[in-house]
Amino acid sequence: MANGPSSSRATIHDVAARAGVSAATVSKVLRGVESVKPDNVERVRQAVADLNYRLDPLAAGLRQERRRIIGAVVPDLESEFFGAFATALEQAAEDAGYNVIIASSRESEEREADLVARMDDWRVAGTVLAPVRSERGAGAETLAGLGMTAVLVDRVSAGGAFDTVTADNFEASAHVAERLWAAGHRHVLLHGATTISKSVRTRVEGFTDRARTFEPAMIVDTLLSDDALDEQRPAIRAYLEKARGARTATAVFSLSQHSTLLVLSEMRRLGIACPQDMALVGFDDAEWMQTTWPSVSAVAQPVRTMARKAVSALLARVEGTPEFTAQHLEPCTFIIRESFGEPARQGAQGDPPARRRRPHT
Amino acid sequence: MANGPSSSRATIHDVAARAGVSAATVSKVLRGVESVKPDNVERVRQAVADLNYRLDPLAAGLRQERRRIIGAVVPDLESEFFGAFATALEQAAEDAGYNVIIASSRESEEREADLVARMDDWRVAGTVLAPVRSERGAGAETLAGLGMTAVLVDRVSAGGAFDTVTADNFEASAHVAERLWAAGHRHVLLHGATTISKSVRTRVEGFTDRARTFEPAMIVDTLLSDDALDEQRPAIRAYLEKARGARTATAVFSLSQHSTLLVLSEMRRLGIACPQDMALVGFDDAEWMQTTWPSVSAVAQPVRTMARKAVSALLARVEGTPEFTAQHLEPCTFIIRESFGEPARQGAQGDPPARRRRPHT
DNA sequence: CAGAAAAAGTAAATCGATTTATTCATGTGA
DNA sequence: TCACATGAATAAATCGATTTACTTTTTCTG
Repeated sequence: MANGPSSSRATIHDVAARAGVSAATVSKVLRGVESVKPDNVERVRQAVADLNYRLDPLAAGLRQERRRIIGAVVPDLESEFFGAFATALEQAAEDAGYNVIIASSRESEEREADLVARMDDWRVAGTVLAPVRSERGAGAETLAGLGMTAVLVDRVSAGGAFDTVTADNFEASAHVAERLWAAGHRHVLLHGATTISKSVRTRVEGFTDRARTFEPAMIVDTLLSDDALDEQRPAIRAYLEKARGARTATAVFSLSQHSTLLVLSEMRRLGIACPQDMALVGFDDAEWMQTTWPSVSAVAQPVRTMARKAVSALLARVEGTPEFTAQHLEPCTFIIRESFGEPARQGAQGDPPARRRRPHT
Repeated sequence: MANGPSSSRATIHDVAARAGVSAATVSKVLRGVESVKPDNVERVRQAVADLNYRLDPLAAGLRQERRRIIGAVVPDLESEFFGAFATALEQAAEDAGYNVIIASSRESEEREADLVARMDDWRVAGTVLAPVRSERGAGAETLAGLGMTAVLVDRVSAGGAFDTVTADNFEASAHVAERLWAAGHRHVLLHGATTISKSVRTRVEGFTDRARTFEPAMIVDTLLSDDALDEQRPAIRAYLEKARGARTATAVFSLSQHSTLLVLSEMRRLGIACPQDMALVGFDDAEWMQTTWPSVSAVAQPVRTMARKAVSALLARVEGTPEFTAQHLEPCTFIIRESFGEPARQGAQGDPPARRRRPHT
């Protein structure tokens, strides 16, 4: 019951025999090569249908230098962001006639390097790597060492040896600074749940950079840690407790989804009213953020666009060799929800909270 | 810059030449076959290291009947549940020395069948299918038609032609009914965002089945729909509005994560106090449920266990042929959070709300 | 120590496609 | 009509491993 019904599958030779042509001709028809007489094309088609023939993509790839496979390595598959990214990547690659092999490095650089090498073993045509750390991490190093064709995505900064696709973390964060300033916030806490991620670092830079341009300069506290999530709670709690009613931050900009979850839960635990006592804006939107209380204002990244661009940049390199590396910076969207409000303690002067999306570039 | 450094990779013949043995011997060493003299093993090892040789898994698999690949088809990759499932699956398979190819059917049965056939093209050793619908869906049909080795997971019921691994949806839902009853709820609404999923149907059955055993029988309303998520809001709103203060349900049991999100957001929009006016329990736990207000009580599924069992059941079938199909039912965990409370309108008699996990079997 | 049995090693076939080099018609121009 | 280009088809080589069938070497046994 678990074994094949008609023993073994038909091969290209079976098809050739039935169509009365050679295997080479069948191969041509299968790959849509022009130089086959219409008559023969038709007979091959018929034989394929009769025998229920399906090409073995692995055998097909063996002879070719590069196989029609794209490798994808992402830091995790459990987050909405990379889940959506992987889905979009799969779709884009299939549209181009490629298969995708998705693997999760589980936030381990060592595993990342191993997976990249494994992709090379599979002789993939190209690899999309969303590194754990940055374009200098173990995975990228392996890519370079093996001379692989690749595109780096998400936690990278422009300018390296590879094509890159990233959300415009810098500008989006700067925009958040502006919006908070306009809403009357003069003192903001930046919280990040990791420091190794290049994106998180860029977000800090974008925010502080813009914060410095205000008159008077916005005060920016930062609370960055690489500890396990639960171990970060005390520090957040301590900060928020100190902040209560005192002359400190009136808003938090959380630099990742996990960070947002952490900050929000500690606010609720301490009974801090959001946004009255403390506003909250998160980087990276998630479905649940619409439903929390308060609903969370967040920067949404253009995941699908990024995935599409990654594939097209990769294929451009696979199918030809562009002279220069391309660096794609995709604009984000700022979503205003309840947690984005004016500070109660100081005069307000910004936009009133509202529910809408607006691109900011 | 994008091309290989040392032209082409070493093949098994290069290794053989350098070690002064035949390719067959190298192959034996690589696969850990015993009958090779220690001396030769050592020389092969050395040659492999010297040449930086890595085996091509595709070429290796070509000659074999079944390749060391496991195919996995899941309905989506964007949800926490299947993301975690895919991750755990990958881990378990790799521990057994198999590669995994993950693909998302994007909740389409047509695509599901196509992906299954594609897995067969890849000559996978076995396939783990988490169907869109059930064990009778298009994917399972294709699996059977092609005589593939497979294990069905999640949205299936026991008893079909394939091995299955599922959460014990029936018992877990019955347990929720019991807990709600014990807490004083006499009238509950079941909300599901889809009807085609076998799991959701089983959850309804488990709940209503147990609800009938109470004295007097618990009143169970159901609101099931296959509409797009946003189109379901009006119906929920209408129900909740009617329920307000009136003699209707005092609790909602939402049958999926999406459903929970939907119900919770409509409750908040209408200003319904949870759990005082209306308690909420969801099936399928998510990280964000800790952070909402109120935090959401939920049934947590043992994802990792399910993934591990799926792989071991599959490999048992790949590497031998068990006589009977095995049906695994994994117990769930009921997590009590704020949204699980006693009804305000009637006398209470159950457990006080508390934060803890307890297995229920 | 011869001879048989067991162990170790290898040349060659194989897997299922693609690609190359070659053959075989057919058409064209001088 | 011959030489030559062109178009279509194919036999055979190839990709990089595994597996088979056979040979050689080693180890026992009487």
